Amino acid sequence: MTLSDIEFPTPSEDADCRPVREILDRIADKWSLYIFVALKDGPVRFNALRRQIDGISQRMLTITLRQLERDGLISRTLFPTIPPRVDYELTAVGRSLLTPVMALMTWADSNRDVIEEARRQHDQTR
Amino acid sequence: MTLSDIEFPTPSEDADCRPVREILDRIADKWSLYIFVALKDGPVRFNALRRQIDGISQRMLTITLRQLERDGLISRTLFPTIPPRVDYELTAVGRSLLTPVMALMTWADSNRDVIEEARRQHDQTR
DNA sequence: CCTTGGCGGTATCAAACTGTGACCAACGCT
DNA sequence: AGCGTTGGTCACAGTTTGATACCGCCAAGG
Repeated sequence: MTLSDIEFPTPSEDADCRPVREILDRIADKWSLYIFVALKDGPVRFNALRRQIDGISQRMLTITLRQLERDGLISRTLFPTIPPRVDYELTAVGRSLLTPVMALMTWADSNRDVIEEARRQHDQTR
Repeated sequence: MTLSDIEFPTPSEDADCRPVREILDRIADKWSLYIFVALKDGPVRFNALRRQIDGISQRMLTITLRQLERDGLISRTLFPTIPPRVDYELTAVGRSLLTPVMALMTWADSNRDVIEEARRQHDQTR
């Protein structure tokens, strides 16, 4: 039992400090990733986002957008027309996050068959 | 950027998006990413994982490991010694997921200052 | 001998989080 | 007049998570 190895994170490449955790806790929730993908091609209005992200409620969309805006990943622009129009758009920082997020989406897309097969086998063997 | 062209070719998004969503809902929960990073260098025992992932409860570690095992992303090996020893390890599929996950971690690590500054500004302006 | 502690969990219950549906005000269309 | 669209907020129900206790087994310390 090498307690020293467990206790000390490797200094060079390890990224799991507490600030990184706070950021990942924001990104890795149920809806943030979908919002990112929905905004990847440019600004989108609130209800357009709601229609695009299947299953999200109005409340959760509002809450998640507020948090992402607080983190500086998206920007909110209100046009005081009637009816009001609100555009949400990725900031520069948000667009830089889009690269690893899309890598995740691509992985999920190309590995869904493997995972579904693993689930079936696991449920049979159970 | 040819990713968008590959990812969303048809207007009927249900066929393409739903399985990807199921996978991402598994990956993008509160603890899975940390388990992946904790396992990146090889097999780790249950309580070693618990110590390494700060703040996770025994219950959530068990549940999350079971789900990841069901999806074929990690493997569970029980050594019937006294005391019992259980090793968790990334499978080949799990290791392929490690690449985009580490890209996310790296992004979070290099952008944490920007995000913390954005939070401070937002909270002041509020 | 007898307490303490580590191992890998399970069971239970409260707290936190998330989803559902109703409601809002202003206006355009018919 | 009545309905729909805009971007939300609020109260309440349902789900998920966390804290704590407990389990059998054994090893080490006093």
